[in-house]
Amino acid sequence: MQIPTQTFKALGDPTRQQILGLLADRELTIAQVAGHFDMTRAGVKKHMKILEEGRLITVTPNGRERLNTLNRAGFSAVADWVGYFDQFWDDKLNALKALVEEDTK
Amino acid sequence: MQIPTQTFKALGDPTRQQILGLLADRELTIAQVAGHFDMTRAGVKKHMKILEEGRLITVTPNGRERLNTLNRAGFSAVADWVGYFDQFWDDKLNALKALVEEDTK
DNA sequence: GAAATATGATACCTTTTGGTATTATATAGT
DNA sequence: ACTATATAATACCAAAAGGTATCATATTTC
Repeated sequence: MQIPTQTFKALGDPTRQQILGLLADRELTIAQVAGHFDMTRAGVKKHMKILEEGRLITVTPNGRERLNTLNRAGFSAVADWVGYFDQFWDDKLNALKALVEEDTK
Repeated sequence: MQIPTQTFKALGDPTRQQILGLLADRELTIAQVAGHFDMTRAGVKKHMKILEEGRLITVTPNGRERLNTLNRAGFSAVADWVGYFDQFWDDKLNALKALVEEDTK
């Protein structure tokens, strides 16, 4: 199981979470995203880069602007990781159950 | 939907991921965890605190030692968040499908 | 009760991160 | 071509994070 470290890092920041929320509605340019924050475009750009590295967004050039869109890859990576641990918890519970049954036999 | 920011932060670090891996096998004291790393106990302690804040572990005092155990709460919080976005993607796909059908009508 | 053990708390240092300011480059529109 | 627009790139700064060293506190154990 490979852990999506970059994705977790990207998700652990409220500003980036808000950006994802905006992009969930529709794809936006960096300038449009920056319009929603009290922050410079350059500052927003840094967050976008981290989101891209976490595979949570993709950037597609369109003339002189770049459209930022949600990318399912990062979300799926987290989902897969969670699924792995769900299995772990189930196994733990089964082990506990077996232990209890052994005890009361 | 509340986002488990502290949990994501805690997960975005390889050392902490390794610690979770150790605890998946069995509960350990801080000294035992530190034994697996080339790091001081105090350094490990800081990571444990962050893991606890992310509700990924619980600490139970036991005499002069403290046992660190995996806590399902943090994992479940991530699972819930993922579930929310799964729904989002499904909706997006449905919207796309509806759009295509409208087009070809 | 004294020594050893397990941990907690604090001060301190270095690196990374979040942010601004500034300058440069590519594309659009006239 | 010239100007305005959208972004990229770099240098720089303050704050937070990762880590060590040191000292204090609680609990066994003899």
